[in-house]
Amino acid sequence: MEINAAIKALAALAHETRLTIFRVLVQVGESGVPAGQLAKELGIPNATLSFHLKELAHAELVITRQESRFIYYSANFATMNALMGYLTENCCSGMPCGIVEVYCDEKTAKY
Amino acid sequence: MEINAAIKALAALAHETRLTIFRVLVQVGESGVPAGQLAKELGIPNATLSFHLKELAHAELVITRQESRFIYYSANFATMNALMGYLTENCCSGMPCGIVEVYCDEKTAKY
DNA sequence: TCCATATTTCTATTATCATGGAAATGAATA
DNA sequence: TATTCATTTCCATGATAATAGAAATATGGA
Repeated sequence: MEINAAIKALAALAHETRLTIFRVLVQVGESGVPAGQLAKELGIPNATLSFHLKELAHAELVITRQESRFIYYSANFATMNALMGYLTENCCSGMPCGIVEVYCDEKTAKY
Repeated sequence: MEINAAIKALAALAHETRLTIFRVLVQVGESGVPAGQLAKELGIPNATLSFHLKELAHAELVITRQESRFIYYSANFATMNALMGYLTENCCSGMPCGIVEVYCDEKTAKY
């Protein structure tokens, strides 16, 4: 990951509505949730939700999947893992300090 | 960690200068770096650096230590670890998905 | 105390982001 | 093809953040 992608991801998450959306999607996992259901559950106007989903998508933090008339949004674990790796990169000059990397889906998991 | 602390931390990191500062401090580890040296190395005015360090401090992402006339800044690994834990909390509804937590200092490390 | 140096606060200017109603787009069904 | 419903784009308004020069503050040595 390079710095501009990291900044985009961090900025996307640094907002109450978007962070809430993202955490819901992290907890839901692969299946995802349609946009309208998110708007209803979070009690925000469609236009506002759409704006925030676009921000998250632009940061590659969410993945979309169309199914009939619904667009399902789900968390992009690859980006989240890359972001965490970026933040902890070369921690303590490589000295042993207990760091382990984070992986949140089975495909990229090492542990 | 609660959502407002997470937002503060994410917003603090979502900026090129601050992210660069933070990553330098992560890599340096416990000893830290004095403010002036950071300003010189990153080629930014003292006032600008001070502004950004304050933002990071406000988000509890850095710790300060005074030594003679110098103020040493170092990364606050506890906050970073809490933030990563917050982002991955209840990942995939608790189903096994390879997630492990991140710890970046010896005191809080489990591994 | 007086000076040199390290760092922070003050300040104004400029730029970027968030909100939500209304209109537009896109997809499935009759 | 008309209709319905899900979602997105448009737009104007209001709010917040970034920058860096200059002045202020704080620390230790002469």
